[in-house]
Amino acid sequence: MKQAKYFAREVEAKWQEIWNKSKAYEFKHDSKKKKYYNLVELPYPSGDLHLGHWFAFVPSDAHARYKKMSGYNVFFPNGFDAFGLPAENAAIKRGIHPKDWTMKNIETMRSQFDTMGTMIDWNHTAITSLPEYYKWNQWIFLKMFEKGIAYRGKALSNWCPIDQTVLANEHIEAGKCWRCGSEVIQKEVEQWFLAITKYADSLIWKNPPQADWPKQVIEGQNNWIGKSEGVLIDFAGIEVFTTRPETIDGASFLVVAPEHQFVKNLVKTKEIEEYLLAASKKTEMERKEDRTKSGVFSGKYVKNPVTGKDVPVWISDYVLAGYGTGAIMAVPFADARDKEFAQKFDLPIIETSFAATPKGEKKINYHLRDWSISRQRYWGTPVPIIHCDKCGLVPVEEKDLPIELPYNVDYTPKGKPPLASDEDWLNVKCPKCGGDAKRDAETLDTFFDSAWYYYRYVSPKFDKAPFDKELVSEIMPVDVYFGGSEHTLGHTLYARFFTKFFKDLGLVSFDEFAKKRAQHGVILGPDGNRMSKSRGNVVNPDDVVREYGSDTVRLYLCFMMPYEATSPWSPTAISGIYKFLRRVWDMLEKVNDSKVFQEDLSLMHQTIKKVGEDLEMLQFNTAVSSLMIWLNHLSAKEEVSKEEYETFLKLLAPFAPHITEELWQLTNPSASSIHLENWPVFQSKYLINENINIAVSINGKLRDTISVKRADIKNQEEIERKAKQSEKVANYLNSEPKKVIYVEGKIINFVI
RNA sequence: GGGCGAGUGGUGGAAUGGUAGACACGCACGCCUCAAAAGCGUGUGAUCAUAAGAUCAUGAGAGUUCGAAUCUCUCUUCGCCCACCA
Repeated sequence: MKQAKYFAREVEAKWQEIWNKSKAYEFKHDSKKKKYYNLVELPYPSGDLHLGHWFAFVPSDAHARYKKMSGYNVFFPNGFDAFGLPAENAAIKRGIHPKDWTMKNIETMRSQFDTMGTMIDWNHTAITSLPEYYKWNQWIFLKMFEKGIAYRGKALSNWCPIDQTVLANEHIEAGKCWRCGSEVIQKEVEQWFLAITKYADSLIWKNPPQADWPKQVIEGQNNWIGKSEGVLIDFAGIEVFTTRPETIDGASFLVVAPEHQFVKNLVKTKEIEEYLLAASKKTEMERKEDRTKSGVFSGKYVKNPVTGKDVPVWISDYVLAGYGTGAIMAVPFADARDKEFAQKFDLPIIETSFAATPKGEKKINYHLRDWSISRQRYWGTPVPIIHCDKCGLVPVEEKDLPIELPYNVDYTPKGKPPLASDEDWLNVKCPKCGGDAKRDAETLDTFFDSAWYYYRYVSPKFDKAPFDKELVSEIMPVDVYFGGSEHTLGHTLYARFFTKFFKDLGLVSFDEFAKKRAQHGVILGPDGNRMSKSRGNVVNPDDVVREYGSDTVRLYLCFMMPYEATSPWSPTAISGIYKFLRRVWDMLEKVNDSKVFQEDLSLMHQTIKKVGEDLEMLQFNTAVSSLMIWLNHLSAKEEVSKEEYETFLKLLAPFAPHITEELWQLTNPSASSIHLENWPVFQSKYLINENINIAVSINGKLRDTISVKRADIKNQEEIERKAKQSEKVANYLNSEPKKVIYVEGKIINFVI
């Protein structure tokens, strides 16, 4: 068959259009078929697809395509995490409305996704900034409010006293507000929280883990939840939490956090006032960075309940208000931090017997804190709560959802939440008493949006609940969830939390939303550094696609390193992949009905086995290299049989969907898509070779290899005899070996 | 300070107790060409040797084993995440 030259872009554009028009990848649920939910973290619409997106989606697409060819009804949706601060900042900078900026980016990225050639079904999508999506954010929030999971609480935040507003860490420059330049302080601010700590215990991974998640994630989350069992001990009115009650006889002083109730009730000296002010000026970052201990004596003493001695109470910010009771008993003899503090302020260090048994209530504490979800920002989901002077916090009624985010709002920063400046939107009647009331002007953290989006994908148009319970029970949980390791402690933990909450609501029946989690690594710039505009080492995937085509980029991304690794992009190595695809293309010319030999079949079936196993286990790089080995073998032959070539195309199809489709149709003009073909099945009988090479070693050192007949493989005497015949071996074997170890079909070792 | 992971040719990486360096890039030489590019072929861990071959070699050191890149211990370097959590 005479073949034209390989023009990747032509072939790719052609098939992308055909697949789109024929709706080739539309998911149709069928309860009779086994389903496979293949999920990739939804991208943020930052403007353009970068290589990181390609690396997240391409190997997972290869996996999905392999699953489809293996007989699964594969569900591969995608959407956009469209709310959030970057849209607002970019919009302020460029004078475009965040919504317009976001929707334009989505459009751009959506068409860039088309050039990737994935089997994503875009009918099942979610754009979190659309009312049809965030309506259900609000619905979930109201359920959480009803169950006491969403509540108003106080937490220390960065506070600008002039602007009267909370500031994000990135909006503080050298301790000063980015807008007005006044000094930022730490203030207890009222805000919305989700009581994730109520689920702390059920979020802890068991041993063995209940789902196939990376060890790194499981241990990371368990450490983050940080369960610690201890005791609450009362020191004459000040309650402390300790995990080491047996050391109480060495407790020579108490330390309370500056924000502790005890301090608030204290008659303060000038020295104390000064310390409190200084502590309040330290931002969270500074408290973390400044490791030297500071503090001030409160002037008060309390009795140690075990020794009966009076111990001084100190105030210091190395004790955290938000953990335990905000007060500790200091045992400088046993604790390094207490010791440092005692030495600095010349406090007594008393030996402990480690045998004391103080009275106290058992208490379990978690490092995990409740999740603060309020954002004093415009571009997010409005909190569906009405503040009424008479009735307090009144939930919006379900029939009034969604509370839409008004479009014409001055979202430039000016000291209060942008929504609070839209009087028309803000002022409402209280649903309870009918009196004047105001809407909550805050918006939800975008991690709220992304905590449940994969449920919405299942039934994106469903209008009675966040998702269709019946359909979710058939399609969920997710079979494999691809994403980045940066979401170990945030997003994936929140997603697990939402799932447990949904279970309590009776919406789902499973405990974990994803059976398996696969975390990809990072592609560095060619110089070995993280890609960044300022370094000028950013590789733009569009440029590479233009040069080599999408199939080459896809194959190279799968081949360049293990999926979880972090390595630099090589602008030269990708040319080898292009060459590989061109050889596959040109090979069509020598495809005919030629005979295949045992040797050919053996390698073919070995490759079928290897590529299938590797795609199953997400080891894409070695799958590609085994295809290269087979191609090298085929290239050396004068003729290639149709069977070999078609099998090769099928194995390559998940990685390079366009070129394989084109070549498939050229060999089978009447055939339907290669991506609807069945995955080849290997036959064990072809994996076995007639002759087997066995390594011969002496004292573990390789000396020779011998070839033996398969029939003799179990016959150790025969193999020993053959091995001894080898001249090289005989040179070393001048006496009878002390011991002979034979590993069937692999190695024979003589010990002398 | 804590947790997790990793250290293999010039480079990306294979091999998770049994022939180290698969596959690919790069490089060298050759073929083709007026020439170049492309393509094809051969070689390519190090050292010694004309060669056959030998010796050494998976961050360093020790251990277990007939046999260790792989398991154990000590040290070391790097990466990621967390970090005053009582």
